[in-house]
Amino acid sequence: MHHTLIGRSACVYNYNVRRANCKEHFEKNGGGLYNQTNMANNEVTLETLTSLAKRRGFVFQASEIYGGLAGFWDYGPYGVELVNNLKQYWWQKFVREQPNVYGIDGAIIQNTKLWKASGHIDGFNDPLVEDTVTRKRYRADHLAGVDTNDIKKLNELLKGKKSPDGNPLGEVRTFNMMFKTYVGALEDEDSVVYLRPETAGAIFTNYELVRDTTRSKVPFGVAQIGKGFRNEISPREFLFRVREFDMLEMEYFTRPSLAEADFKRWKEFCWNFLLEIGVSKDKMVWYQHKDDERAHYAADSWDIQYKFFGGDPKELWGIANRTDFDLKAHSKASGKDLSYFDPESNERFTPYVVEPAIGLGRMFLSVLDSAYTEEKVGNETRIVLKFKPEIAPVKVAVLPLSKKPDLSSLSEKVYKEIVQKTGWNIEYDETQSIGKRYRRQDEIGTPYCVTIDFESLEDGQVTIRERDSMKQTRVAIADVINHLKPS
RNA sequence: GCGGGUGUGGUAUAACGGUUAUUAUUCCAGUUUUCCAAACUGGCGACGAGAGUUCGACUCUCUCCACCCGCACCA
Repeated sequence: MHHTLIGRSACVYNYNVRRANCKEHFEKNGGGLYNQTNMANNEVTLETLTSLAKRRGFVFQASEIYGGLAGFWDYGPYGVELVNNLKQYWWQKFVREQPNVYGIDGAIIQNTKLWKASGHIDGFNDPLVEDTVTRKRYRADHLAGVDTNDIKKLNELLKGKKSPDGNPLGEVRTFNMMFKTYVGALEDEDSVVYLRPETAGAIFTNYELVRDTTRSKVPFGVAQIGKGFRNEISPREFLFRVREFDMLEMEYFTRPSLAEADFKRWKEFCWNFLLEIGVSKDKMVWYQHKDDERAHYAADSWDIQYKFFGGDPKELWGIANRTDFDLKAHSKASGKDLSYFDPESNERFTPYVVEPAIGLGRMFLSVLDSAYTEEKVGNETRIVLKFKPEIAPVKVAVLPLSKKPDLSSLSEKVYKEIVQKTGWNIEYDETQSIGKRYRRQDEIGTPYCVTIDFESLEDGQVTIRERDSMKQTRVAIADVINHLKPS
């Protein structure tokens, strides 16, 4: 035949020789795997990605059957696998592989004093008034020329006053970014608590306990993965701006004199981490915050931005030099001295903090966006999520060529063997044609398919099909796992 | 929170104030020794929610909800 053979196994060859209609099918479809695979497109729109995410069980709208709830999303079966792999990979790199970084898992609700000391209660409770004509918003305390969050007082002070455009003002309202709830039976002012707006709080309050129990010296780091909550005014753009989200965050406590060098080191580290999990380098850029853009605690702040959906770069990973702001604030508010005595230099100082913090949803989106690929195979287009094998939600799919009982039972054995020896999330699929099943796995980014055919019953060999190259290799069943290890 | 746009099976869509709501695809079952979304047969599955107008509303009106875009917000 005149076909170019690409990674064609002996098995495939035999089939084609034996079955003429199989060959016809390939030709009708433009040659199938006999043709070169051409890159068609790897730019993806928000619409394409959201519908793929829903269609294949990565992300669903929260409470969908009740009409949803703005700013909240649920991860589906494949989404949670991907998300767990990302968390695990982050934990491996930021905690386990770092000799002086330790993990904690803090409570979501903390003593309200913590948020007062950290500046979040003042920083999050902006009293705003609206110009009733232009609809522009102003800080009520700024217009009134006072420093207070007291709504009653501000309303009195602003009575009869006009906006800078000369229009009447509306009522003063507080725009509170923190979710409020109550602890205990009584819902009064004293029982008010907040869902944490960032995870770092618990790290600062546990800073001395961690240092003590791990017998650490500065510099050392404390890392945490957990939920944070922000009552965003308008959640937007799928998972990009949401009201409940996981944060992956580390506070690296260091000497003030080393802060700049450590800051630089962790910046590099984060950048490389993203490359390792498959985020496209050509869609990543650095951005340094300007003076007026920085958070109240930060001395220097850089973002790794990502060009989501082919658009303008937006924040993906923030790395901030928080200086000694937090430890000093908590020292003052709690009355506990959080300074550190350095036995080497015989100096006492309050450590500086370098903080790399990334939202899981944004990491998830950037990985999905980077992995999304459309390729021409013959006349058809296949959608492939080219996840790195380490983070792919499904590592292997076991596919019997037909539903015949003897093939099924052998395939189930292979399935059990792989899942029990590796602990991977793998899948078994015997419905519809083999080509369709390859497409299904391509679409969720499974790096390997193991196909069991009728010859496997005789020679004890199976076919391993690779996602990216579509290459097929024939190997002995006993040897399969060795061929599946992420290269 | 303001302004604009959009809501029909899982996904993508068509039409209409009036029979059983169109089509494709996905999905499921079956046939086929089925290796890259083959074919054939059969099947499940939808008008975002609530009010109102009307003999009758997926269609018209109102309210709400969600999503997208622009502002504002993003400590």
